[in-house]
Amino acid sequence: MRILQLHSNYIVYKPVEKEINIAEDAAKEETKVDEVVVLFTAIEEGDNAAMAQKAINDARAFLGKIKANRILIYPFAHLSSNLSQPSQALAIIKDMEAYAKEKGIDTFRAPFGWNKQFTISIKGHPLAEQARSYAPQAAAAAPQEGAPCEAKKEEEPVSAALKAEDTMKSYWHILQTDGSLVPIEEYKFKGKSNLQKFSQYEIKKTRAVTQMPPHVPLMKRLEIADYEPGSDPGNVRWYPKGRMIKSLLESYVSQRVAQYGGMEVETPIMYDFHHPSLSSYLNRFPARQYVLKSEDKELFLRFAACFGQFLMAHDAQFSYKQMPVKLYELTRYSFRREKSGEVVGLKRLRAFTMPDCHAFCVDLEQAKKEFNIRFDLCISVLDDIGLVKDDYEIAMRFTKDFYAENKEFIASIVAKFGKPILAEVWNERFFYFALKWDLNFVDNQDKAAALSTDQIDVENAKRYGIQYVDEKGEKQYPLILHCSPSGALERDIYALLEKAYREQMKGNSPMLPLWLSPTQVRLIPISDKFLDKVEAIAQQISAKCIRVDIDDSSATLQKKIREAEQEWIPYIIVVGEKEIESGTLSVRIRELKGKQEAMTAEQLIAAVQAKIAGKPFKPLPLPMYLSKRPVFHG
RNA sequence: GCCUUCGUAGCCUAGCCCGGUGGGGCGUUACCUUGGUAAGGUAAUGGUCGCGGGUCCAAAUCCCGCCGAAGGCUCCA
Repeated sequence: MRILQLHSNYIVYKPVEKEINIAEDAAKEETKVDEVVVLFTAIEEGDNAAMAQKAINDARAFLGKIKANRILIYPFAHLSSNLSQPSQALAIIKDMEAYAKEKGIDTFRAPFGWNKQFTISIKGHPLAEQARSYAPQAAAAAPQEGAPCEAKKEEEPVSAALKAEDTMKSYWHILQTDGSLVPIEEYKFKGKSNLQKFSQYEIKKTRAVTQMPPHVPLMKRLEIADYEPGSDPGNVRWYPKGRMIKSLLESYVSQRVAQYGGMEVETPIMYDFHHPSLSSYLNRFPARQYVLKSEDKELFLRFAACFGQFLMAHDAQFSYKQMPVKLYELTRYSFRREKSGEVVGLKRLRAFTMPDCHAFCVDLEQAKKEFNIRFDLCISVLDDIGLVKDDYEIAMRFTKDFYAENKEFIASIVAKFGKPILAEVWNERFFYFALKWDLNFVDNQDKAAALSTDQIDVENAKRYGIQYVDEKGEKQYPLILHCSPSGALERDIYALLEKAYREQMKGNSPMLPLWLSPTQVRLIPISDKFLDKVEAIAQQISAKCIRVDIDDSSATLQKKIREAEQEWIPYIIVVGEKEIESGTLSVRIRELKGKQEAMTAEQLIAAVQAKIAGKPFKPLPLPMYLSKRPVFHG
């Protein structure tokens, strides 16, 4: 059974013609029902009375939520390609009607078996349109989270939703490293528990424990970021340490994209709601936008870099000789007005920073080649950020046909990755991309969050009028690759904190990668007497682009060490008479669970430099002396 | 948007069920302590108990409304 449920201001319908001989009797007159939840209903093979009751119960629950009590059961065959016998369908429709009346719902019903015409006015609120399916193997559409810019086909809302029902049915498989597809029910997840968790999350949306995600108290305690009650939910404040971490990530990802050949640009963060290229599908999703009014204009805040880059590419002139043309922007910020209940810590924000790199390619061959290069780029960037293959799972999404025609290509990517991945297969292409992959971090609550992603867009060049000149001097539409090599940077920090927490649970010392640690080396003088000498050591180390600070507070030595450990500082050095006289430092190394090793300042510098080679550097974001620092979080 | 839970000092939190002077810890400040690898001592500081209304002799506590937050649901272009 399939039901499209629409909360409507009104519906007017009129039976036009009998379509089947068992059609019910009805007058060919208009009927108008106001303030009603319309249930367009298709009865499928195998449906029964129990299902009818279930459907009505769900509708009742919905009525409760929206504080309404009127439904119209509207037989609507076009929702399914697997309809039951008409006689049976009519019986079930009548069951639904009788049960609904029994439950005290103000129930209307449109006649069965007629070709009807109707006009409907749908309420704009977020819950107004819902589709439900009671087929035994009903599968929901996958979330398209993390995608840089998703646009749907421009069609009437109702028919688009119906089409979605038809074509968006997902078939889930595990794509093995040899390129073969195994239906998910048949796959043995032995030893691949993260993949299993991720698959569960994608398919069933199972929600496990009720608990605050561990990274939230961590981001506060480490003075990285915090909620900002004075803003909108999901717009966070960044303390000096967090700002430095984020800034390093920004520099690093931009540097890697530049090396890859991306040309960095900057585009506006707000766009005209009524621009012809943009307005067509935005109107359908006003609830997700930040909208602002400026004089007589309506503007929306971008949710990805696509708009600016596409408008720029539209006006640019380029030929196959320059392609692939790669544009890059670090969006600070992208805005998505996620529902208040969906915003969580650094995992899901309303304003976030996302690197977004588009490559305009001449054809599928070139796109595939580029896709491959960018796949390696993504994996490598995340690896340097501190997230490795054990930390995430990959999903790839494509149509049956695309798989059939590009099997070797897809197989080569999985083989390169070296781990099985989740595959979502559609019968028909519904989204604008032909192929998409996304990389998903699995957190301590067994929830997944998309980081890197890339996709081959086959539609937007036309939509935005982006053209290149081919060998014959003719204009052609390019394919567009959309890639975010790291995903949202806030989300990378979320993943790093969640990973650190997991390490802690395993009994290891949680920490951030050395190049991202706000303080890399902490010096603790045993007494004020040594402050001058300690500062000399600090100058020596910091001259080599290493972030070093000095705990000159009046706390005891033990307490200073404890506090340094709680700040996850990688190297802690107590300096007293022994060290100053011998020149040998006793370095407490966090990575080795606090083991102390003797080394000179030069040796320490060399060791740190070796570990952070190739990474950007920012100086200490706070005063070197701890006594000069304000406390940002109790 | 719905449901649930929660709003007490910069931070964490007790007290609320069963109404009667709001308690502790961290931090901060001062003084003592200058200590050799995960919490030294003493004192001071800091509260429209989220906001508004009601009940009551009396409200942090009970009732109603509102605001905010978190989690869940739904949703996620």
